[in-house]
Amino acid sequence: MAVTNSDSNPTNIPDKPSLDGIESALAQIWQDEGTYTFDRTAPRERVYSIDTPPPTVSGSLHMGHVFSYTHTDTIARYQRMTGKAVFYPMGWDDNGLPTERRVQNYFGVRCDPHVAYEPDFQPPFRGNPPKDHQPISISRPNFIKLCEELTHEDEKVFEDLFRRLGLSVDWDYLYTTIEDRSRRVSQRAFLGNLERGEAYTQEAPTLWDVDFKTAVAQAELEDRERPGAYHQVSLARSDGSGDVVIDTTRPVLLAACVALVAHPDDPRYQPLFGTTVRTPLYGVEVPVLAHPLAQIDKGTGIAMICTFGDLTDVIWWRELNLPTRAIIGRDGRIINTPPHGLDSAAGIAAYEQIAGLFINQAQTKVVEALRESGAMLGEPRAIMHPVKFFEKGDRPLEIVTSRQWYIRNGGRDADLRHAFVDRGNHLAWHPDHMRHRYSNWVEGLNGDWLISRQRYFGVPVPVWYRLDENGEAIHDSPIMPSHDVLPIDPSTDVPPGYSADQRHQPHGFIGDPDVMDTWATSSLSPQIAGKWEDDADLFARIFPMDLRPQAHDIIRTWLFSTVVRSHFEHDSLPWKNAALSGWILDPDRKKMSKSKGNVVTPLDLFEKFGSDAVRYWAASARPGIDTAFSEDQMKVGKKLATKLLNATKFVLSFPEPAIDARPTTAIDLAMLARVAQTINEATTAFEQYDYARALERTESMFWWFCDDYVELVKGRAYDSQGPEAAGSALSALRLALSALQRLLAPFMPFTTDTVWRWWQNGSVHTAAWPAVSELGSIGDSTILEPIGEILSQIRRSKTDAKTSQKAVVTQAVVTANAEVLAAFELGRLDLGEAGSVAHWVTVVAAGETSVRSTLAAPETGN
RNA sequence: GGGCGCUUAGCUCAGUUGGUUAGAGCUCCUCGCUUACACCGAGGAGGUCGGGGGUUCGAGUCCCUCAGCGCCCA
Repeated sequence: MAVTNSDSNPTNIPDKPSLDGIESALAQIWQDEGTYTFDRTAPRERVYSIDTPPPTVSGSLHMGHVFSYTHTDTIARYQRMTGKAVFYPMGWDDNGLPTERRVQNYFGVRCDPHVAYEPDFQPPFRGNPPKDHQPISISRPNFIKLCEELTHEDEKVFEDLFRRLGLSVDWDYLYTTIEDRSRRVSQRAFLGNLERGEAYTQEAPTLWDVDFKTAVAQAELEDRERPGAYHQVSLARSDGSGDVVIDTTRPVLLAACVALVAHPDDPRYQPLFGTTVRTPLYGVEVPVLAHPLAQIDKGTGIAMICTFGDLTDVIWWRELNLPTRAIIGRDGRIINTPPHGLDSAAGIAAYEQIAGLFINQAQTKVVEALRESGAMLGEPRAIMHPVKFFEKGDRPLEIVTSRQWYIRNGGRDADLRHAFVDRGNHLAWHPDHMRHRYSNWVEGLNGDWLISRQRYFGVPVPVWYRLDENGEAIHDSPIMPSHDVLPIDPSTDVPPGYSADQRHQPHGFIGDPDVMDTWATSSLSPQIAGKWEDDADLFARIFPMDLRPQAHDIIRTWLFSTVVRSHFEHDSLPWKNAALSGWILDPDRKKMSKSKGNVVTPLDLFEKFGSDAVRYWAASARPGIDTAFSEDQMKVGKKLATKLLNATKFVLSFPEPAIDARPTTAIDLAMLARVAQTINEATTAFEQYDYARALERTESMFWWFCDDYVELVKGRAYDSQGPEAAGSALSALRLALSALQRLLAPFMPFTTDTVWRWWQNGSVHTAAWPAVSELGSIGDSTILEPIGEILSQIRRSKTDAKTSQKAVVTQAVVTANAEVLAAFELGRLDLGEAGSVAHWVTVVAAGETSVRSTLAAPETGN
């Protein structure tokens, strides 16, 4: 990697340099030259590896992607220039619900694991099936094939956009989350968890989405404020000594009631503990119990426990050893048969009134019946209250009992939980305060990670179950495949020792019907990208990775689950650093949303301002800070790029300085001292992942260089003070230019590589990050401030006189202290030329520096 | 209810161990075609640093407190 190279060829420089269209040409050159190719022979200590977030390909790329991927790219480029072999892969997330829906709608098919695989299957449609088309059922392997076909086109578009943005990704390491390799990694890791006891299956109450008909994990929940109403219901005490009044928002669950509960310290209900009451309508006898989770000040202070109305019911049910009376089915309807314990004739008749109804309809019926029976007191009182939803769902979650797979995450084990908190403490967070989101989440876990989903598309849970003589599955000893046959699909593949015709037969087998949550695969992105399962040499060179960049809203999901998998599989953190990016906001400070219809596409902005200008806007945002979308910032970026083009052209338009020419003039050495300081500041900032500060320091230096330094030495560079003085200026200009181009390279890869190639060999992106040592001797930068002040005052006098900046100053009187005048003497000749000053007078005086300029009378005529 | 962050010029934001007169860009106004750049340059206007209190010789910066905004969690 050459630092500088005097192989300049000024004929490369166009007369009118332009930024138009540089992106596609350079992207091609980078591809051809392998500029970003990962050197897989590099030892681990020389590797910098990045666990790239794989974007969901069923959506579209928006400014949020441009924003955060640019941040990562500046880091990747900096690390590459410091000599690291940068492992920077890209992945496409084509696993999960959004892709499943797109494939269904596009091809007119539906995934059904019970259907046999057809090698030559062709879908009935490719795009726009008619509205009355009934989706045809196809096997999971066929469905995955169609997914790969459909997403392939989207992925090309994504790749083109990312290349246009100038991401320095090594595209040879591209992965997708549904491809064979990812499914293999996912299943292999799951089987490892299972063998070590970190994964287990259990029949338990589970949060359930009745529309998606799948279980949902704690991390996918969100609270939404919904209107509800308190209904006051009275329950007769079994001993006939009176009533107990409860408040409930869900009287529909009265048939599922298994107990009443109040706080143990509540004197109102202490006498009732241990007694029983009878539910209205259904006549079921239930105990009155004490539990500290009961809220004294909520409603009447006593609540009914139902199986299951909410998560607190589950805790009560578990801790108080209560029976189960489930009445809500997986389809969101009331189950047809009454629950155990509801066996009186009147109770059964009352239950038949609601059996088969949707929950809302049933609620209405129950309220009517309670009114008629007199058990309801007064009118319902409307309230707003938080209700748990699946983050992608439209109806409140219910809780049903089902068999699911879990991976331990510390939610039920304090020691393990502390181990995960500790992992988070050892991770370097950027910005640092994001670590609180992690510990906050981990410390608040109240159950293990539910990874099974009752969907058809995704990575199958890779186990089978033996069937007993009655054809019932034996769940506690699943049959596992050997690792060398992965990935498998238990819905079509046959377990070892069985034949295909034994499926569903007594003493035969069945496949696990479920797929794994997409996070169960995404949480293995380091293992997938690093080819853990089939290239151990590569994996050892890149793992644990150096950087996980991601958005802060998925700390609880993607980040945490990756830590969990790495902890179990490798007993280590998956990465050393986590960089959390902020959101893009509308100019009105709301989160940008597609629905508002005011979203500009990245491509339009690349066209309008150039990719480097868009990157400039992104890189100007502090790490982790939500940032307003701003075309103004892009304009500024474009100005910077244009300026770099012109400044380079100007510096290179001078004859090449002699080989032995070195900066000797005080001003030149002082300027180099500022360059040195900028290098140090930018380097420190990048080491702290603060790309924005690195840019700000460099940019500020660059504009000073153009506006003041170049103006000062321009005349001298034109040889006005003799060859030695010119040689000093010319060599200093080139040293500074080389450093500045490289300092800007992570931010403006297209512009910097364009100008770099005008006078250097190879790409700026494989050049060495600038070092202070390469500048040679540097001077005292403090002389620049007084010199700048004098220049500024001369300029002001001309502006005040409304005359041209090239107007001649016949005499300038500089009044300043001795120190300033000493600096002035060092810049006297250059100042004279830059300000067109014919004659200087200096006056020593304490106090502020002042310059009194006498302007030549404007020439008349001519 | 708990946690975290933010509040500095009309707008978007810097301000890193407390240290002269608080900075930049955009916008606005004035001027200038000057042989790198008019996709430019020179200059100007614009701020009680959210409110209050405290520590200190000195606070935008540290501490306390209040208010508003935002995010995460319960």
